[in-house]
Amino acid sequence: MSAGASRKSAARHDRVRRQHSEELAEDYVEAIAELLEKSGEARVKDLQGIFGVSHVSVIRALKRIEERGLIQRELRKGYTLTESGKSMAEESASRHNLVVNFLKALGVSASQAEADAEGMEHHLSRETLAAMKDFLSSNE
Amino acid sequence: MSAGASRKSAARHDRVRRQHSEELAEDYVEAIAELLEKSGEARVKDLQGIFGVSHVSVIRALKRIEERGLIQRELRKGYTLTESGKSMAEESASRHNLVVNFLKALGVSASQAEADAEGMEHHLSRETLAAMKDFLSSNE
DNA sequence: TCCTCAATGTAGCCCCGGCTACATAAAGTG
DNA sequence: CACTTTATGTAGCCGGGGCTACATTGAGGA
Repeated sequence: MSAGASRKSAARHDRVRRQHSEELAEDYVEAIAELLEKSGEARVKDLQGIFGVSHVSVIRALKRIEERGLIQRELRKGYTLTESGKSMAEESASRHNLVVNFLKALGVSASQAEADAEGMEHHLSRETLAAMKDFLSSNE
Repeated sequence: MSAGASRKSAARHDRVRRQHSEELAEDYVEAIAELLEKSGEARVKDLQGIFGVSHVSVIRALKRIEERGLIQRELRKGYTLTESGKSMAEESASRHNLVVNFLKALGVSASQAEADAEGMEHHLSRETLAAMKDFLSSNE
């Protein structure tokens, strides 16, 4: 019985660890999508500013994300999204908006809703996201 | 203006990174508290089962957590919590319960609520936690 | 044209959280 | 008492994300 509880718990922790390793890719892809929309270009420099890390960290992250087929380098024009990158960006963005709107509907201030969404959005199951959506539509 | 947005965004990402580095300590301290309550002992072996990692990872994590003054080794009896460890455990546990109850009140199944809480609980501001509490009490 | 400077890339280090393989200590059991 | 098993500890590797310092490159001004 205690072994059963442990097994369940271990699985949950494992899920959280996997979510963490996905966060960075999702954040980058989403940031690149926004940059492309806003200015037509997504450069290392921009991402460095957005994430508040050194350009080296950005470059290395972009390399791995490129290897995963989510983005492509364009000569002298920064990065663009592949098809799978685009769909990841769309999913991320809509999930982000859902979470922010949900928190605001709960009574959380806009700026705090943004901040909290950044951390929690990568850890929500479909079921919880659906429940948030239901809550929003039943509150209109 | 874009620099302003970047600065805000950088601060949010920085906060998320700091939260990540706290997660492990909080999870361990909470798990140890539960073990102590349940069986009077918290051993490496137990934690290994709970987190689903090797005993080596457990030992190393415990070392760092001990250096932070949150736990103490007892000869032949595993680990106990210091005062600050106890208060961290209490805060973690009550926050965890709040989040789980909130998700259940939203309509999420018990098991999924547990799983999602595990990931998101480390990323919620006081303001959001308060909003969740309000939601719960206005729904009784 | 040339030269400087900003942007990007590379080398190499740190810490953390995984891991396996090996070493020791404690507890059971014949 | 000796032997095996179980728990804990140590050594050392990997990958990811942080960094600084140095190298390259491309664009624009003197």
